[in-house]
Amino acid sequence: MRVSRQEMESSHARIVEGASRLLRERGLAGVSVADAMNGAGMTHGGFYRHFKTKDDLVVEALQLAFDEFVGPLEASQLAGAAELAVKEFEALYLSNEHVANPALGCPLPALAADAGRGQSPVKTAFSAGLNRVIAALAAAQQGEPEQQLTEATRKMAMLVGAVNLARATDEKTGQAVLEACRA
Amino acid sequence: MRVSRQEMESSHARIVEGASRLLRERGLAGVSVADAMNGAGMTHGGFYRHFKTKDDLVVEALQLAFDEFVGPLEASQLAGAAELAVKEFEALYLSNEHVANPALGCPLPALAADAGRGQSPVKTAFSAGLNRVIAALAAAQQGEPEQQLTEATRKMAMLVGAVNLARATDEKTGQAVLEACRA
DNA sequence: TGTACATCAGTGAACGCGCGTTCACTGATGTAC
DNA sequence: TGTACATCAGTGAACGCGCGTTCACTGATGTAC
Repeated sequence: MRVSRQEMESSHARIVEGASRLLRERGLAGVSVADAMNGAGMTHGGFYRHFKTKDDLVVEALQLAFDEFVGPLEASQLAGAAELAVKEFEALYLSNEHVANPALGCPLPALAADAGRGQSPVKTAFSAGLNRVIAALAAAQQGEPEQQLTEATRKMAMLVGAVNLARATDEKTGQAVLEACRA
Repeated sequence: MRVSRQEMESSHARIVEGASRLLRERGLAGVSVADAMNGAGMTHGGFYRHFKTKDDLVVEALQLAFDEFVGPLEASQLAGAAELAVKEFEALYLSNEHVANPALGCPLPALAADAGRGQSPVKTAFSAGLNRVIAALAAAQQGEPEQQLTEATRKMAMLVGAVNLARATDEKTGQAVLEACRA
């Protein structure tokens, strides 16, 4: 039966929130429309009252994941603690917890390969997220603005690669990768 | 009808070779058993004369991909041109051609996310490949053996992250990532 | 070396299953008077 | 404010499709004599 506008908005939010975690955990092909709806306590049939296609959900979920993951870093910087915030961000990024829990982690290592093979709207959302992270990191780098961006980009590439490799390898290799990059 | 032992070996090689390219291009979920067999000019039914499961093919294809991609680097080093070989490897790695053609490129950025979500044999093959690349890169680094490995690992993480991000983003962002990491 | 026969690589139909998407239906919500 | 009715969020069955895997079958290959 029909639910109130309020309830519908909360359903929508629950679907996107759940999907953003499931997608980071299992990848794009590992999450079905039914999975996403079940994650919000509903059945698959109502999906198309909320999204035109599965890809539309992916884009919204990706945007939410970036908001949740990059938001705190941006907030700390606005509060004036840029350098400390970046240090903490790096430590968290290369932590064993982050590697073991992709569902609540950075969307970049979790979904970059899928985004690379995906449709243009997915790539666009992904690009926007990456640029947010880089801009946030750049604020705490030394030198000219351009040099700051270059350094932040290199750092982010290393962090993403490190987590990607640590997740894909056995315990020993993964730990070695993380330790090397913590330097 | 039955084919000769020789022909069967060549069929097997063709399946693995084709799969190693298809997998890097489309990811694990993007390549079906039928795709892999068609890539070798056969039909899907004969697949199980060659492999126990789809995962078995993935492991063999991954090993071949590492052989093809890392082999030349190792060979150059045995020939005594370690530092030049590593410089060329890095330039190739961050080239637009490598980003645009995953099918013949490094398995690390193409399949790390899939490996991270995959079964243990896939992770084992992936770990072995990563350790080969790192060992090859380390030979051209400065300092103590341990320091060489650390530096090679950090470098590899950055390269993998850069290609992963460049493929997942729009043209402008992707080029910026590659340029920043070419420094 | 030649013959008789067992083996088995490859084919194509079939299996059960889950996918993204559509649809008729239900009944509470939102709205027009 | 109260009533009549149109809307539409959510359900669950159904759609065609492709998946990984199995199987009966074919006929050239490999082998035993």
